[in-house]
Amino acid sequence: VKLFTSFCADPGSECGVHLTWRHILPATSSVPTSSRRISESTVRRLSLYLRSLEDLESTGEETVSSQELARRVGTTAAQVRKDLSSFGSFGKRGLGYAVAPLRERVTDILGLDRAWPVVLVGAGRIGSALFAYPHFRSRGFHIVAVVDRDPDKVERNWNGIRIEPVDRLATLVQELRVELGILAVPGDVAQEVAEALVAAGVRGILNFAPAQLHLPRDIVVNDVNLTLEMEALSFALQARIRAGTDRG
Amino acid sequence: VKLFTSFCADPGSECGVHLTWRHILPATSSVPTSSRRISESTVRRLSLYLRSLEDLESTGEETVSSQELARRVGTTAAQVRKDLSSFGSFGKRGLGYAVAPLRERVTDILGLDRAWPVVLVGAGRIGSALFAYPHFRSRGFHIVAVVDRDPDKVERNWNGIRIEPVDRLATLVQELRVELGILAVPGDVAQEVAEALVAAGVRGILNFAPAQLHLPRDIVVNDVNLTLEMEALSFALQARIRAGTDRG
DNA sequence: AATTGTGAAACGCTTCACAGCC
DNA sequence: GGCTGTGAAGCGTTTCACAATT
Repeated sequence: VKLFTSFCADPGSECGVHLTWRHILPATSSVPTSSRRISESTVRRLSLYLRSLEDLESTGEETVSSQELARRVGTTAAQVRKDLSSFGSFGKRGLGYAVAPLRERVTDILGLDRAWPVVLVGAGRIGSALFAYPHFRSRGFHIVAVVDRDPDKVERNWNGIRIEPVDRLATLVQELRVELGILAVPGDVAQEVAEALVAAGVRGILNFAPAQLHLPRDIVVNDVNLTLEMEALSFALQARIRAGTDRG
Repeated sequence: VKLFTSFCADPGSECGVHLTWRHILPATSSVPTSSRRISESTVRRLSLYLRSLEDLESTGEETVSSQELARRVGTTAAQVRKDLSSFGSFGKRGLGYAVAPLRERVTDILGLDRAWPVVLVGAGRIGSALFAYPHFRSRGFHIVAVVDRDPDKVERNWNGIRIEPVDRLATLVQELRVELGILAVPGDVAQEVAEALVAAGVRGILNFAPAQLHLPRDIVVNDVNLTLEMEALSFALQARIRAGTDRG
């Protein structure tokens, strides 16, 4: 008799996080490790599954096999099953997974069953591109405040949102109950701005600044390092050339 | 007597690559696996070391210990030593690493000892932010061509570079000997544009489009999935709340 | 005394393989 | 017959611990 195969599936159950810096730096989260840990890799794949499930749903597919889902996101069927099974069992043997319920479930697991107010710090080119990025809003990430070092340099009104000076940060974060921040400032001020965000009450930061942030361990930081991404490509192509695998 | 501790250090030596999709999807590169593989994680950390080494150099530091380098990038001293030792031994026991030579070495390893012409596809908000991103150019990534579906919608001249229609892609890539592409187009056209890039001769792609690309295995793709990054934050914060670790 | 370089141990993620179910 | 769920095996990465070196 199977008693419990679902560990982190339900609200109320304990579910630890191990958010490494994109898997290349050791875990710094101080969240207590509990029963079954969901790895960062699994979480990231969950996000890919969600995108595919939405596609499937929009084309009217009602079920999907682990095989097909794997093909779509570029992983293996076993991996898909392992990932999904760590939250409970949603599939029907012989049939596959029901698309709509699974999409809903993954949405919940990722914490997307609510709106997340977000503060954007830095109204430069990257900041403004992110502000207008349509996929944030459709996932519930609402940029409700924009702050910049000097708001007079940029157009002060973006789509109805005033760009505020940095000293209004704490007030805005508290009044708007913001927990997530996007950091799109120059590298040399990133640390101090990040500290200000944390002091104001922000607990998760998406960092586009080319700087390593040193923050309390209970703050979740996700870096998007554009230069690093290009360098990884450079390394791969160059290694290939050196290995003599080039077309010649 | 130590004969060889340096495996992939020299041009001409074989050096395989294992570029997973940011470590969450299995390897798809068809580069032959040879003597000592450098993991994707190591490569990504190398990029962080490089940034720190540049900082150290600019403040006049002449040596640095694995400990200090680890502190700066947020990893462990053992990890730093392991990473660096996979390319040879650069340190002096008792003293640490000489900053300038190490920086130079890491630059070479990452393939940054040359200029990389880059084609940017998509002149929307994200594309234009990337075009103006100063850290690409300083690392040798030169955006030498910009292509857009309809170049008339956007200002046709950016900093002296004409925005060209998509049908000029192949010509541009070949004439400018471009090997790297940045994809900043809507998700629904990403696959076809990616295929056009590959057909034109591009071998590495930085993909900002919210779509999974299916390309030949010898093409290196690095995805920047902005929504996924936010969702990872959402998951972490929400899991924390559910685990009852919240301040409330 | 300080710090590297590195086998070996520990750890965690992925893959395998098959029982269980539809 | 087809597909999921999952313990066990396999494998790669990280951490440990210490000999080697300055």
